[in-house]
Amino acid sequence: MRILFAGTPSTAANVLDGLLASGHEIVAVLTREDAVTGRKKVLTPSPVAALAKNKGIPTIKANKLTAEVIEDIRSHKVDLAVVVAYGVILRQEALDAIPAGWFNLHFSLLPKWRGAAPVQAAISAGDSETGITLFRIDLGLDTGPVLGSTKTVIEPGENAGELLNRLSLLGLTLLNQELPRLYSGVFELIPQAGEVTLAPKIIRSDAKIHFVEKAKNVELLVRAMNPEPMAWCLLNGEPMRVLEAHAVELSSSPEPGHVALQDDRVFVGCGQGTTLELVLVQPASRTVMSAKAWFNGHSERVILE
RNA sequence: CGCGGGGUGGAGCAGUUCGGUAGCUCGCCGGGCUCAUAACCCGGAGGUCGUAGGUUCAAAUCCUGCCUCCGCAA
Repeated sequence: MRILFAGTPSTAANVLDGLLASGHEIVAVLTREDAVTGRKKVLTPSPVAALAKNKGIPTIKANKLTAEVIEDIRSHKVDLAVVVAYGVILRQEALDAIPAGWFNLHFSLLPKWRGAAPVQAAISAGDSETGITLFRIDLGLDTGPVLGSTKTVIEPGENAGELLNRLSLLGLTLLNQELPRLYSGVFELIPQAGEVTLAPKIIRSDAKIHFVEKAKNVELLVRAMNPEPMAWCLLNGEPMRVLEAHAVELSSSPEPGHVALQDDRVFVGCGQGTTLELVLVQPASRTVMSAKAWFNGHSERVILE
């Protein structure tokens, strides 16, 4: 079948790369328009666009599925669309443009964590397991009937980037397993069932650490926000990123936000007498460094907020 | 021309406002103490202070250009 692949970030590009390697007939790619990135505001193609160009696949760049864009899609005479983190809502006209429909690979076990940031939400909530779901897109937000899914355990200490990477590999396996069924026309779609939760897009303020929270919750936040947008706190009024940290059991905890060195390890007090060990941090204007190295430069009292 | 911060021995920082040849924490090497140690004590090596030029008797410090890293905002 002639397939349209729709996606934008590097995770989607990895899946696209895997599908190509498996020999699926990707005849066109749909991705978001080039966007400015970084401090220098350079207009940059999405990772998916870059890969498509590299592979010589016709690419449609659109942030909105206008009649014109839909016409463009139709012109490629695709039978089926595979969507991985495209980042654009599909209107009915768009859905109608593809005979076999649009199938989205979503990074949670639907109907849990519908929305933009399912991986971050799962870790942040302290879930012990999550997974991926391949479903047919309808007009709702991640509400369509399910073709297949794969469950996986969230490893202790695993962060969002690591989990997303694992899920994308599982997603590739799932696609390779389910796509042939779509090709053959012999498949079953099962309506989503279970508790519905939402995983809205994450904004920077969501990633702010509050040391009055219990250490375990701070750890979950740190893991959920790595690598994007990265958890942060304030040091002397300047933002400092916390890349890695673990809740630990300590007989006596520093006051919330106060930092202490003990046995060559750096601890910060959290709520209700709990303690968080800082492992990797990045102060403003500095590169990533171990918490120990960071602390060496601040022999005086250090307070985070 | 979006706003802003930084580049100082191997690592992390101070010193720059009020120019006068470099300091702290850690690491490393050697020695000591100890049953022993990641602990403690003593000693040591290691720096063109990002780079090019300017001002000056004298520049890490003041001025200008350049390279480079990063935070915020998009």
